[in-house]
Amino acid sequence: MSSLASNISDMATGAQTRSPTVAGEAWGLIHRLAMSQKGRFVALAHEFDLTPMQMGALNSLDPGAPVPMSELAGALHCDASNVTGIVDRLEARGLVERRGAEHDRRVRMLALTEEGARVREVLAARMSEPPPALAGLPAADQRALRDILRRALGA
Amino acid sequence: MSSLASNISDMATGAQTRSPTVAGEAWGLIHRLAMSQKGRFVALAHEFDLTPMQMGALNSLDPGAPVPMSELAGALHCDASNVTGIVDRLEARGLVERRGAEHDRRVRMLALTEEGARVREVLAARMSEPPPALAGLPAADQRALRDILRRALGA
DNA sequence: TATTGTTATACTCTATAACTATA
DNA sequence: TATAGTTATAGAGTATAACAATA
Repeated sequence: MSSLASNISDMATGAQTRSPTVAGEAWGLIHRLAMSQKGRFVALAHEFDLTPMQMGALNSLDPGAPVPMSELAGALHCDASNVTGIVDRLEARGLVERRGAEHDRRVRMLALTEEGARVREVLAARMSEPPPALAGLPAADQRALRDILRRALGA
Repeated sequence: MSSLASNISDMATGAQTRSPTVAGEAWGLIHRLAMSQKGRFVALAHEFDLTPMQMGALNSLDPGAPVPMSELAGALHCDASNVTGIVDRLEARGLVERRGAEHDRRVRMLALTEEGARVREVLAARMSEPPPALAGLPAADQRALRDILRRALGA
């Protein structure tokens, strides 16, 4: 199983797959680009005294309509029991409110407070700033990239 | 500050920026694509009884040459004090070894064991599988995407 | 004096399981 | 019985600060 020797790409980067397909190579580059921005996102959360998860929660909430806890758990890819604590801390800071639901008294709806909505807006603006690697591309490349990604994601 | 109304894109997705530039929109799509794979990566780590951080550590180590703890801390975007515990657990499972450095007795070099290298190889292969959104693109789109990303990242 | 890695501390995230109050 | 959310628990990640050994 270890007899399939690494190819040149492996040796050059130390973190690539062997004989990648075209889509596989594109995915590897996308993953690298996204990971390269992790530090920026962590620093952004820190700047607002939020943990990355708390920032993700604010980002996942809808400024227009309350959202059930269970939906937030899904958006954050974590267990419902974790959401309790994450929301507790956001609520203690006055960024989020728990409300009752209309037709099922078991579910709790999460709504952003006014300040929560403001913070979310600033965070969203900062997160959406493209990394230099993309901002520095020629305009034609930027458009082609956007169009291909729109097709890929059905956006 | 909240008087700048959301645009149509905002209302459609609930998580976009206002009047995004072309590069900004491309970045938003890339970020969405990467985030959509988070669950897959967590499940992959779980499948090997690793935490996501432990999987990241294995992935960041060089199968060919030992790496200092400090370099791993940098690759994982975390404090050096965290690396101690992460490496402790990997070493306890026989996936990583601590060795002394040649010319500075303060630094500890991290080397993959044979099993660690095997696990790392399997993980790398699985992580590099492109998501369906990319695999389903026409071949011409895949090539164009790869070529633009190569230019962006200087790869 | 400065640096590498460790330890100590405190807090957050994480999953599992047991519990409640509804349905 | 089943579901939404909470609580309890234990393990892991996180940053800060203090420390030992070495440079």
